[in-house]
Amino acid sequence: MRYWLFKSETSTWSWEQQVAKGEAGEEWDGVRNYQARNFMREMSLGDRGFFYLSQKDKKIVGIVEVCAEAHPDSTTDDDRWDCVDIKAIEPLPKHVTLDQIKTEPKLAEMVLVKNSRLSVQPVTEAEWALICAMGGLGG
DNA sequence: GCCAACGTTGGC
DNA sequence: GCCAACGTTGGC
Repeated sequence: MRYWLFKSETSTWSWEQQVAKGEAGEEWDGVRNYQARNFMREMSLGDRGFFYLSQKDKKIVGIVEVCAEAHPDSTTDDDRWDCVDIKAIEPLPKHVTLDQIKTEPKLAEMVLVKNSRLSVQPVTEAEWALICAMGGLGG
């Protein structure tokens, strides 16, 4: 299984909206960036991801799972753009802020730190485990 | 609200 | 195929 990070803004698509979609999940549409699209094409059913809020919040608030692999983005006729579907799994008991991530030396190489503008990013297994622990999940 | 960083576009 | 101009993103 691989790990990812999905970036959103509360004003565009909130964690609450994602949770409201339940098991069915929702298309992660609107991505118009080749790098981000390519990562989505690499995703497999069951891959997990962080749900990160940019701009005002700047923190990871929950865990999502890929529930449909890459398919054409229904919000455009342009066949260059694909997207996956994701569903909410659980919220992080403690939100992990960008500030915390930047303060943790072990996370200095995260794409979130290195290339903050990329809206869909890969996360390493080590980064995943550490952030889950920081967020009060698992053991 | 500003601006730096980055990606995309289009003229040559 | 290069590169300047432009638009967008997102942290501050």
